[in-house]
Amino acid sequence: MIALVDCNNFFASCERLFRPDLQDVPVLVLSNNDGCVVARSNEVKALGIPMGVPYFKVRDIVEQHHVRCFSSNFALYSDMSQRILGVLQRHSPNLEVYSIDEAFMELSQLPIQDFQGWGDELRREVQTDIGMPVSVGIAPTKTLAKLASSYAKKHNQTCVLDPQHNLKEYEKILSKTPVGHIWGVGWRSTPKFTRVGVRTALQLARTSESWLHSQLGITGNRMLNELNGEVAYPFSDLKEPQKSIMASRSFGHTVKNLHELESAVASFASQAAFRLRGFEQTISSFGAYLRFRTPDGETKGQSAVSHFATPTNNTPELVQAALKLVQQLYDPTYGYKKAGVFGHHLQSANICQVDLFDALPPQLRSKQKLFMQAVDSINNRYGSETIHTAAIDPNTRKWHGKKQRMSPAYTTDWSQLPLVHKAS
DNA sequence: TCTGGGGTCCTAGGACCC
DNA sequence: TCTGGGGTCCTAGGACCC
Repeated sequence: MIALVDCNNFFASCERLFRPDLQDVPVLVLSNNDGCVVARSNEVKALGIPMGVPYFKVRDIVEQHHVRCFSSNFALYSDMSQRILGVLQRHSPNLEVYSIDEAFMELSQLPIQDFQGWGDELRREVQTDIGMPVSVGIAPTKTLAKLASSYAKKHNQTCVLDPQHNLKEYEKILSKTPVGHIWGVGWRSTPKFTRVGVRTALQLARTSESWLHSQLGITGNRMLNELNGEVAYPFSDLKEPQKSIMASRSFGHTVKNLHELESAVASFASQAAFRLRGFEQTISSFGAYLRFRTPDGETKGQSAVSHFATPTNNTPELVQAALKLVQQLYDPTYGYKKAGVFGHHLQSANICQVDLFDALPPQLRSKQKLFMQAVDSINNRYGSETIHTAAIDPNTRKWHGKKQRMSPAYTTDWSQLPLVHKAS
């Protein structure tokens, strides 16, 4: 059996951890740039504010009901995520971290008699130790475990879903789950199903393999198996290396000036390079992306890619490449809204096919590597961009997104520790 | 006026090979 | 006038996830 442990309203719950006064009031968290709603407490859900809605569309209702809004505070959320994983690890070493607020646990090695009791005990423990409310769903496949945990969330207790041992309960729960709530059924396919009368998860689980294949391709076959208790997505606690990387931001204000655009993109390229070094990967194809409004009011995107004969994760090299691409794409009549860099074909930094005609001699490459190590350790200690490429102009901050409602980094910055008592 | 930032997998179609 | 059959690799775009 596989358990899915899923934090309830994760970002909103994190904001509450150090603010007991927010316990029973509506709390919502905004995306970067304070653009749209990415997390909602139950009170906010009850107000009918949907997930992903642009903030300005719900501002009235937010003000009317005194909803507390926060900019997203990833320093806090990541740290809380790590702490929760620590608790889960005490129960099972077989952990597959699925996202910042979810993890699968493989249970077949554990001597568990009563799954429901086990799950409820785990929930109590995370609540007591961290203060985070979580839901637990337990089932023979990941798809069913996801389904169980979303059912568990509504009923405030662990949900065990097993067609082999309790068909009645399985049918009851699947028949109450709308087809669009199934893992892998998105807003595009939902209408395809409801149009032909397939409205619930149970109805989907009873369709034929050939029909579901005609609708979703091979994904359909897997979904059907998983819904019927046969594993198509095996549990795996091995972390596969990433295949692509991306660093991008929407701008706080429209940017027209090339210098500013370059500064932003140089910063994204540096970020990407830093992350690549973190997981010991290099990249051979690297691109830049710009999103803009044309003089006739149309919003469009454009991108360009360059290639490296010798794969790299060297900041100056990536910054230089990105700048060239931006200069290539730039049009002074456009108003730029967003920019980013991306890379594909990541490969291990330790196994590297060198280019026979590399412009840089190998000694210089290894010197560069040491140099980047030094820069990283300084930035890790004193804050990112303590040392940065000169292409990043600290005076052009216009592109920085809005973050007007950020809570303190309570647990990751000495200067922002929560204040318990202020001596007078 | 104001709409995030990461990722994954699958498929179709084009270019190419013999 | 007639124009095969079997592959591979790459890319762009779509759909999905959190």
